Amino acid sequence: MAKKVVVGMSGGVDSSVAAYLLKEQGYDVIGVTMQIWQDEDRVSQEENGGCCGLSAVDDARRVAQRLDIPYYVMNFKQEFKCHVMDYFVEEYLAGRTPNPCIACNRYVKWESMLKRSMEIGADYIATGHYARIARLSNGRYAIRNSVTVKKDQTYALYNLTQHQLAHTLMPVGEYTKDEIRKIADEAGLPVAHKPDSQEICFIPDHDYAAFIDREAGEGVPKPGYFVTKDGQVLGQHLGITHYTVGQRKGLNLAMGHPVFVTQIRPQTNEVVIGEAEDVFADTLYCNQINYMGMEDLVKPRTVLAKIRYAHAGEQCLIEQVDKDIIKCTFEKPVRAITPGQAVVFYEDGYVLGGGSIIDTSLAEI
RNA sequence: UGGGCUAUCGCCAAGGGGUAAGGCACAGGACUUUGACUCCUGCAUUCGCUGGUUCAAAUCCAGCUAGCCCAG
Repeated sequence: MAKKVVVGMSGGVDSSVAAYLLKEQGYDVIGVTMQIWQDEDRVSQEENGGCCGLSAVDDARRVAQRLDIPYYVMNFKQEFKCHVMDYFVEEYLAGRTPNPCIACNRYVKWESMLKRSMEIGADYIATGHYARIARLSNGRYAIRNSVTVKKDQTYALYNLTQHQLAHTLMPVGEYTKDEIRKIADEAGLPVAHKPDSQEICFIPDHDYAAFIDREAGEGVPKPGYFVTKDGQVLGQHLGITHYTVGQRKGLNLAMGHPVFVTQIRPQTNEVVIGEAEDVFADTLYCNQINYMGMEDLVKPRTVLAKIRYAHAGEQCLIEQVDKDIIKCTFEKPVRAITPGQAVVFYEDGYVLGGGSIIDTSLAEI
């Protein structure tokens, strides 16, 4: 009997082709769209494709019809609110910069969707990510780089568990974006030319600071001062939630040359400003470690580390310095190490694991 | 109140008789399943005000106004 797989369909090209490919491969495919933040009456508006766009359900349903597979909508609004939106707001309030996509993947797309899928008898869940899953010689599962460097999405998947990986298929990772669009075209999928997704899906107007204001209300940090690292006041900022490390635009600081945010100090409500070179550092500490390709880190090893999505990566030495704290020392300074962002470790194109960046030093915690 | 200096885009700043550089900031776009970075484009019909000289003035002259620095 064919293995049963639930495909998370966003209505975009990638997940539509994923469903198509799996069906071609002989799986018993079920299409599912996650309802995560949209209001029901707005679901079919706009043409904002990809990951979690507003037109998700309509397009996904059309594709499912075309492929002649069963199609359902699963409601994960509770989970999404709790693990993604609330997390997002709390991190900003604490002066950190969250990555909601990573949280969404781990806790919603996988944890919740996999659980519910298995409850209805599925063996796997599948997505349209540009990544592959491999089983290493040590028996562990690991996310592996997509065949395209151009469209690699492994960074956002570093936080998945072994159990989740063991029950996941990512057929799209074997192709390039162009090939995927071609396949969609040839299969007659009605979404072949939808634009890629972008920005934070639950903040369609892109104004994430205003979103935090609405969510947190009285709890939102008040305006404060821009200062140099020596304490000289340069001007007033709108509240620390408006800024992130490495940021240049929106500071409204006419210093004659570009200046950048080098640090956010929630304790004093200050945003520290410095020169372009001040935002480079060669050390970071991270916690909330997820071990993927490697089972643990008993002795230091050299790996490739990415500190943000689309980062090319930099060689670094990683060593465990405390329970659940890893220190990374980069061979060359990297730009804008940002608390709250993830650092992901790679070796030979496989994700070894990763963590959440604490800071460039442990001095202040 | 005498004497001197300075007034050019939101900030800094070129230009010293021939028809307003540049940087920063800002805006829009590209890129992007996070925030950023980066890249592209745009951004003074006008040079504190009023007159004058000249074919032609931000540039020369006069007066006025404002600010700054000395003196008292």
